[in-house]
Amino acid sequence: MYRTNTCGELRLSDAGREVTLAGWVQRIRKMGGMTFVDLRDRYGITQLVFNSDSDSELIEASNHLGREYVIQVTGKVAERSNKNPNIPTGDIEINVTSLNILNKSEVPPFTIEEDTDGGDDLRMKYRYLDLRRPNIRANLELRHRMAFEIRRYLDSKGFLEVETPVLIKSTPEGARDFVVPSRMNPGQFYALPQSPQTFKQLLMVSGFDRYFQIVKCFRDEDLRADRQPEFTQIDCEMSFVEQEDVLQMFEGLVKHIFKYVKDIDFAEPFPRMTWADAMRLYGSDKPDTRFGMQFVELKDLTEGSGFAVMDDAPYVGAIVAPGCASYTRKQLDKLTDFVKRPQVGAKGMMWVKYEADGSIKSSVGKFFTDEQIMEWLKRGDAKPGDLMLILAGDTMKTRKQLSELRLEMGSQLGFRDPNKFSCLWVIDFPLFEWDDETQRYYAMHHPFTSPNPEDIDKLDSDTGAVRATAYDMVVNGNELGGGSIRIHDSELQDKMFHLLGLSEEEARYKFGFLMNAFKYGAPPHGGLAFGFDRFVSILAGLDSIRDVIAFPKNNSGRDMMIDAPSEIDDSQLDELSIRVDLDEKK
RNA sequence: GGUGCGUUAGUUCAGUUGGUUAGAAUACAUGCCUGUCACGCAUGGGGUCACGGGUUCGAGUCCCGUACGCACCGCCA
Repeated sequence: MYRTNTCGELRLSDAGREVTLAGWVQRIRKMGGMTFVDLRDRYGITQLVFNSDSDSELIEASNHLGREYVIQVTGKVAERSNKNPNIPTGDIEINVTSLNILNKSEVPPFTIEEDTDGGDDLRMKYRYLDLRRPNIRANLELRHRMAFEIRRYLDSKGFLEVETPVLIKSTPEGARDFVVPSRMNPGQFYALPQSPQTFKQLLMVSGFDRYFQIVKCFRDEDLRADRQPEFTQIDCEMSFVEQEDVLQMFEGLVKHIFKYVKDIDFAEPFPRMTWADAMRLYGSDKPDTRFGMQFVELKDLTEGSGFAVMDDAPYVGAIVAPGCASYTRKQLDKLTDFVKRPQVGAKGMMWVKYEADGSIKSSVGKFFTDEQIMEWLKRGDAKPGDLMLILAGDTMKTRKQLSELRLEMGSQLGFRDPNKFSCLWVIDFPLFEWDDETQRYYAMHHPFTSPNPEDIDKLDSDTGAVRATAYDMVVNGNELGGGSIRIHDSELQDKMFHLLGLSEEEARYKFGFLMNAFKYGAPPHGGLAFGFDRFVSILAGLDSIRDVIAFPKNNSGRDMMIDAPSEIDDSQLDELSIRVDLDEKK
């Protein structure tokens, strides 16, 4: 038997017991005649003591231990004379009577501690060492806990977990596909699923009624801190449901997770906001509702001043930053620089200080009287001591810029506490999105999303205004997941494909199997999918999803540890009937 | 495809106006130390300043390019 106990479980009540522990050497403290060793495993750290009372062979062996050696020790649990209140096992230590070095270790390239000195790329290259760090391990434990509770909740609601294939058909709508060549079908390729969307709808046709899957999905697009080429979704679908049923069911799931994983109760139902309101009030379809600072529209109050920046703009919007009237010129200039960064793209920023004594200072005093500006402040419900920041320009662009500014101010003012959670349903998304470049409509969600029944007569006449029966779950400004009620009528589905500019042949080539299935009695159905990695990272209070994934990829989609992707043998290429010509591309 | 920042000891970083032998902390090694828990003290080893080119009497430092990393924009139905 390698061990009788773990390094995290022994307490004062175990004093006097003889135990055997195994683990990694975290730290060695030599005190002359005696040596302390912190022994670490997944469960914690236990202090070992090598005393000069012991035989010389043991002392000699303990003198040659190194960091990350794997050792096995036997000894008696003893109460410490100096207790360490910082660790759960801090009341006891092991007086070692025998030491067995199970394996030596080279000196690791970075420290295996909560706050490591290793940079990101180094940690990724030695991810197996990085995963020994307690905080990364805690993230994966959290991930497991969440997956477990998701299955527990959905099982209790009668959902079945069904696996869908990973080698499927390329559907060049939406993101780029990862493709896999087929040896047995030369010149042909599988695609890896961007989501199991069509399969879960087919399962509804098959009568499975309530389906879910915690499943890997793949998208060959550029990466971000919160985007990986392979990622995990909680994919769900239900039959005989309306939007309200789906929202209730999965609001229940989110609340279940918060309750059983984070011990957070949401007494109230999650608020719901239409997409149009979200854009109007926050300039974003995923507003961070941990704080207010909703947009104030000022266009009608700024008309006719002769100030071209405002007069020529179709939109003038503002936010009120509480208590920021004391901002210095330097701070305001910094904010102006922030909105003028190419990533934000505003031309400039106007400001109004509502001083604590009730007076007004602004960057637009030349064009407006204090009385006029006071009207703006009133509309924004500003109090003395507040600061109003104003942007003007094209409506959608300016809203987006103002949204960035709002988030920046929220961060500066400490309103974006990672330990606070604010959930929101955004509903009534538009069904279509116009693309200027290709001069056609695209499905905002996906082409199987059903139109809002109230808008169905507008499909031809006012296509852009048609609302979808689609919904997103937003947590702290992150899109946690989204879904829709699907089209189950093959005629309406045909019409959708037509509106999306797909010819009948194209539609049949890409989605013929689904259209066929719908001819054989498709039930009304709908569902959604949550981004699991993102869900875990939000609960862990992290901005990046990399540290909730055991073996993530870097910015350019590489696995730094196994060094993938890599070239393959010519013989493999031959078998696949593939020729690689890198020069041709240059 | 684009923008910004970065690349100096095993690691995290500093390095002034271009000027002698490139530093600190930590890690590592050795020695001392019987109650440490970020132990302490002393000594020591450790550098292709990412790579290529240019400017200059002289480049870690300035310029151009390349590679790599990170963040973001585009993209992500």
